[in-house]
Amino acid sequence: MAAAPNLHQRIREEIEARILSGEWPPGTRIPVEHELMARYGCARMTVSKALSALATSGLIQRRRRTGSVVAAPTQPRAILQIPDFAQDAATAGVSYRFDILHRKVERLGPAAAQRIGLPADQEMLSIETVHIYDGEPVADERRLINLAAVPAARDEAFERIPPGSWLLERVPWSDAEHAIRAINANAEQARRLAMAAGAACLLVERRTWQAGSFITEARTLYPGDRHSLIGRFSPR
Amino acid sequence: MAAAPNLHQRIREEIEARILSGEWPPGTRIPVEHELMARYGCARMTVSKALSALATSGLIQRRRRTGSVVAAPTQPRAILQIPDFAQDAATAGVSYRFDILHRKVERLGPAAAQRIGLPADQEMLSIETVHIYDGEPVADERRLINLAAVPAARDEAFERIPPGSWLLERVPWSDAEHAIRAINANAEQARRLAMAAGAACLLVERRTWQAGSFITEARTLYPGDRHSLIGRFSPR
DNA sequence: GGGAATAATATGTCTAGACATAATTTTCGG
DNA sequence: CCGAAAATTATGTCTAGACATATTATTCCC
Repeated sequence: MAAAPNLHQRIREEIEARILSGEWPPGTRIPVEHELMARYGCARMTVSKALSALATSGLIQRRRRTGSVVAAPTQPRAILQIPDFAQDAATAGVSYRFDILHRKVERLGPAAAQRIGLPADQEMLSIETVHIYDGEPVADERRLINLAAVPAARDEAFERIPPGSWLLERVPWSDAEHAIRAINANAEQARRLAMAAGAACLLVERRTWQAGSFITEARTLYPGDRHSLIGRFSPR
Repeated sequence: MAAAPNLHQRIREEIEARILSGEWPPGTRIPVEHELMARYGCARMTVSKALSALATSGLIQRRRRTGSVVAAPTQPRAILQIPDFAQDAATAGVSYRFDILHRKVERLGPAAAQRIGLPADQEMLSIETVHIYDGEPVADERRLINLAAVPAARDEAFERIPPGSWLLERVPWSDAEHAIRAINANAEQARRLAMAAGAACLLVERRTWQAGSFITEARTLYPGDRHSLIGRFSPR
């Protein structure tokens, strides 16, 4: 814990340390603001700032009249990076290219419509891309882009930038939904990813919305033997 | 956007809406604090609180002298819930039980030591648990608990509460690392999870630390045909 | 004793200032 | 024209109050 230059951060860190060390288990009452004012010799606004930050990060719960208590641990959560392929390859120091296997404007079928929660017959740009590191396929991505929300995609050939990166730079999103599954690759998928038929694959589905209107869905298949999703996290 | 009862939240929400809608793309300059003071007719502290919150959530970047700008979009991230089995089953309205297949105090082997980054020969409690919903196995969990960090685990039989929930209630953690992979179940794993050999499974590895000292590792195998990890997220 | 009114308490929001600090622009001397 | 010093600007931190509001404890009347 670095020596904080400012008081509210120092107060925050000292309380945080006691909670994370287990010295103050869940349910413990935090000293009330006037006590902390006296202890640190500062104004109430300053301790309030520290406590508000702790409440925002979920470490404590503040209640009027009764004061603040250490919050119960939340469900563990994992935060996973969903890497941009070009950037990921550059970081790993391998060459990157992608092949567009398929690019077509089509109307949303019933299965996809139900998955996405949109009426069928909406115009979508459907693209299938294989991402390749050093000549080896690392992911097969099937993507739908809502042309009503992103009309510019209709005239984009995605020759230089893959669809995912293109969207990321251009279209803001406000909500996303993810599902991660394991499936056995069928013959076609196995061929595309240069693996044996039946081999386990990670299927990552990602759907994004902008202010309630659907933007895009990506269903990305990663070879199980070559890829894992990793993440680091701190509690609450 | 709900009408905020308080001003700093309203200011925050109005700016947030403009950013998420794309009206203010990355790089756009946010009105400086004195402009916002004039616009909302309030003190500087109030607009500062709104802008600080936006900066904390990563939506804007604040810089002295030049003012604040809308931040560039970050890498998409997925937040996944790692559910507690008992709670998850209760929510889903199914019965829950678990079987302890194996429980032994042992010394850390070289492979696990390397995976965890701890010297070999550390004393660990090794437990294997199968989690069962309505008579159907839904996960096979192999867990290591560092007895140096959690000595109380040595005398715990885990008859009523499974090891994961037991730890969650008792032991605080400050850092976690996750890896998610897809693997083909071997004969033994397939038998335990009542699935065909070779079927695709999700393998979720989770390791947690408390202030630098290792607490526990869980390697949980989910049947690919019955389980997916899902999450919802907002950007930044 | 029960229930309603009242008091006490801790947080929530906000103000109108102050000084500090970082970064840029302007000024000025050579 | 160049580089150093000074001024300017916007944010960062902090104070000492104020009133609002939610919640619990107490008092008082029936």
